[in-house]
Amino acid sequence: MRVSRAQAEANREAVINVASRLFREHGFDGIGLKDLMKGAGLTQGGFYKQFESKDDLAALAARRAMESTTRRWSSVAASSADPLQGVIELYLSAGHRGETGDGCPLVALGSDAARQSEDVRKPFEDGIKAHLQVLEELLPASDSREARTQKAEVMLALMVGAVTLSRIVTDETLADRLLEAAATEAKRVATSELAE
Amino acid sequence: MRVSRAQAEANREAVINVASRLFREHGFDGIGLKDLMKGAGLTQGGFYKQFESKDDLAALAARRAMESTTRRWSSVAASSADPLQGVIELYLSAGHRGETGDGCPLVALGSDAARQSEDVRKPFEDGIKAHLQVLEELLPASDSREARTQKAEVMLALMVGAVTLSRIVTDETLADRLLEAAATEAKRVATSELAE
DNA sequence: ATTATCTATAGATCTATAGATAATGC
DNA sequence: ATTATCTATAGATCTATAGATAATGC
Repeated sequence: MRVSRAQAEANREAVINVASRLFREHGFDGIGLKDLMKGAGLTQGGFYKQFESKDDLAALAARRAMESTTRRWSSVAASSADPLQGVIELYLSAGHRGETGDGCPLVALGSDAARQSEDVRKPFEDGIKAHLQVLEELLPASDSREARTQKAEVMLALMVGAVTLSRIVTDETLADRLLEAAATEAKRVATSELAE
Repeated sequence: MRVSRAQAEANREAVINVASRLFREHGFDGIGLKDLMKGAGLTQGGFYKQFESKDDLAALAARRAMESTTRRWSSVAASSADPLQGVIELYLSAGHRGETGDGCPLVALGSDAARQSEDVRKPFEDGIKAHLQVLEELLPASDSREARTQKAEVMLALMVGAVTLSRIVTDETLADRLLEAAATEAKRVATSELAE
């Protein structure tokens, strides 16, 4: 029954990874410890030897999810001829709209997050700041620091809102149009002269 | 114990109103039938004589919430010197950020909504279309129909995203800046020449 | 000997149903 | 007589804990 320390650590990581997906798919209240552990091939009983509480796991899973999507932004940017356009098109794609469990946690859990404990909201907040940072660094250096900060905030809010709305509606035409309109606007903001 | 038909109907309406608030505050999975009924001064047992299921109430409460906020947009627009600016400033205010239970259901329940049944998502979808309609009608007639549609979509996504993000973060400076940046941009979109 | 994970269970809570109660509505 | 609401409860599920089991690590 007992496994090696290395395996135990791997199991713990597996639970966090599974949770980061299952919480995004079902919400923090929509999935129980039994299924979270089962997703990693374990049973419920071992949970409290690995984690303090469900809230503890929620915080760890939220952090892992946010860090994973921040990393994806950086890697898409690094591999795109036009980095900002690459990030915008990835985020506002039908693929991202359909991939709840692997997509941006701000969309999958945004309204849930606002109701969570400080411990769970912190990783979301850090993730928001990290996402803003990535955007700011991709914006043209000709913009002032302040302009880039503001543009990044507008772009992130616009993109999170658009994917959120597109996931709610069943009218596919509307869903596509929301993503398209947001993409056009995000690109415009990215390349515009100082708005203010 | 029995009450008049008129009172029974009033009770039903009260439960829907209470639910529209409590679901926004706690999420669909975060509040039980007992507390929903208690909020209207009733006990849990009568629930299924009034509603088919919790999902049924969720759909009714979502519709009521969406209709209430659509109505608020119209009324703010009607009473503002600059209607679009009035709507934008109301939506992107610290007050709206703090009023989860009475505020926009797209923010309070946006990511929850995407996981719900068709019956519950429908009122959200109808509400999204109604909100877009209000914005379109407030946009300058000099814009083409298509331009107004696109602008409305951008504005709604931007505003929903900004309030959602502002509710997650505990850093008040960032929360305020997100709302402020979105407001500036929303006004710019509203008054801009055709973007495309 | 220690400990990672298991089975089993406590105690609370959830949705939904059954039947009792008491006031309305005919 | 009908029926809106009540109390009570079924059966499932939830988080969390207790103690058993069996493999690791000293």
